Amino acid sequence: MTISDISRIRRFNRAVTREVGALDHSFLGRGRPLGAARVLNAIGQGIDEVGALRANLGLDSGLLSRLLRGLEGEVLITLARDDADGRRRRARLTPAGQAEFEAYETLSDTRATDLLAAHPNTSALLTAMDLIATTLGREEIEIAETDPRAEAAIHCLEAYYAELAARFDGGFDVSLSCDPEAASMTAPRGAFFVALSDGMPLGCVGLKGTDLGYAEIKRLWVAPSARGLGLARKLMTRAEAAAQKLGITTLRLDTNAALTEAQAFYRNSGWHEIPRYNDDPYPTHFFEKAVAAPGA
Amino acid sequence: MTISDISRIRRFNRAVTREVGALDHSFLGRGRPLGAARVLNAIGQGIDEVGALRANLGLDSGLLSRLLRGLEGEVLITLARDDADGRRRRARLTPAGQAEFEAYETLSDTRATDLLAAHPNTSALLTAMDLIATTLGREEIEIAETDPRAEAAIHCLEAYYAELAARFDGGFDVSLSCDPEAASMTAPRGAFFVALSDGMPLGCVGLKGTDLGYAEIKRLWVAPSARGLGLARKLMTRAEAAAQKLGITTLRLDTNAALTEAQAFYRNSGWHEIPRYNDDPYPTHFFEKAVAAPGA
DNA sequence: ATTTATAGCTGACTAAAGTCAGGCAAATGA
DNA sequence: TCATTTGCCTGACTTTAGTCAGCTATAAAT
Repeated sequence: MTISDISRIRRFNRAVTREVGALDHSFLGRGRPLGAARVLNAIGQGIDEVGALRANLGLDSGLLSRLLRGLEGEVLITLARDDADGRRRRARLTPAGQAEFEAYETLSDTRATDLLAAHPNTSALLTAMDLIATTLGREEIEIAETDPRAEAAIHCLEAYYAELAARFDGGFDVSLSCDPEAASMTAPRGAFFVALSDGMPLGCVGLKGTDLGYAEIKRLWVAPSARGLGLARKLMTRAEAAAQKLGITTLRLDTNAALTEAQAFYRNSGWHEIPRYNDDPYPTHFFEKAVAAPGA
Repeated sequence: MTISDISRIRRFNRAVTREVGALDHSFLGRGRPLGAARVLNAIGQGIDEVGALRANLGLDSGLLSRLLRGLEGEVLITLARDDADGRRRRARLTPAGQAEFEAYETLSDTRATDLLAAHPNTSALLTAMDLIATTLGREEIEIAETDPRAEAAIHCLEAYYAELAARFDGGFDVSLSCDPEAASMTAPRGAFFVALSDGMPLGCVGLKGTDLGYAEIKRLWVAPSARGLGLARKLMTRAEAAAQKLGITTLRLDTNAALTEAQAFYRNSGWHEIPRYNDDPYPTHFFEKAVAAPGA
């Protein structure tokens, strides 16, 4: 092969290094050094505690302090002591600071829009970006408990339904399926989890409580860009731990033969096949797993 | 849609900004400031003229001069006057400089290898990187005349044959086709061009001279990651200009019905269909175009 | 043979980033 | 309650990056 894998990655590195440099340069156009701009942006993103800013930007305490003083001097931010802990201080944007923050946002968005317009196949470009961002950020994927009606959860569920529709021979219509009520997947009856990578939902799983002596695992899904990173297992582990806490001892789930990789996953993570236990038209295979008691 | 296109791009930006920062940081681990490391790397890549370094790294003359002095002090490089132009100076790595350069290369390669290992679908990751690097670098794609036996040309041709094999119903075997001899696609009989983006070949076209009163356009191909950027037209324009220079007045080409987008492209760029003019088994459609005389 | 332009260098600066020791006030823990 | 820790700050630095005017040598143009 004439073009090695590594040389392709390094070409990518050069391209994005140039791009990052160009964005930094465009930020300088607002007459503020990069350090100050970064702090302002972080505050705009909602990172308001001084300590969190320090951690997030990797700045020395003294340096950050001076940058904050500078932004205060420009009347872009105000700092106030935290009510709960008087040592801590919280930064807030003033109206002028908000305007300035938005100006930086606009610079970023304009670059992003230009990039989108540059390629005829927008969807392929975005998919490529998602894949790379997910791969680069794989260490920082967190699993958060959330309401199944929250935005991130709905995003996952819609993607999940769309995928089922594409993969099932006769399509998929949620309304024909036993769509679990949200209440059955929230405390104290059940739980719902999403995997988040820098804010983007990449996967979900629901634990649905029932009155039938078992709970069900529902809506286990991982985004295509994140498959192979072991996310399904992480989500499942979280759901099982939640079940344990709720005193649930038996878990069940159903799946369709078309989802071959899902079946393989269940079989090699402690589930065993059982007879049909519901009359949902979509599933073809049914599994059960015993959950150890909390103290065991 | 809950996740906007722009937010996806910005997540990508954050991910690569972090990655670029991490790579810079790992470079600092060799005890040399980034500026000096960059200069050393550029010299290692073969950029040896001081002026070229300045242009390439975007450095001020004075600053670069000082950085070069520093590297000379570390005995990593030597500077000697250019034989052809005594004002110019050329940098060369000493053995110690070569070793140091290679240490930086290893750092880069290790990161690249780790990244590759991080994702189960290596080929998808690389394809995504190619697409993004090409999109980001779209302004700097250059079209270079080259020998059809050169590495970049062969890379394109192999990809072209592989694509034909995949798209033609009965596959494609070069040896059954009229594979033009390299000599017919080099001066003074013809020409061969490749499109290069930061060293990666993204497309090609051959101008094949014949003794039959016309020349042929052969092997017009654009990499999937670069389609939609107008590269085919650029390549064709270059080939036509080369034909003009060689005094060729009539161009012909053949194509297969399976390549629908190619046919559309020929029709809307001045070509008209003519009867079959050869007995190659693969083509189904034949085109001709008149080239204006040089002086016209 | 001059004049002019070019390539690179040096000196003298400034701005930005980063480091580190110490200080103070609030919170925490024995 | 009092020592200790924590969170943030200030002062006093250094290093890195970057700018700019002017210098010298070579080369090119007239």
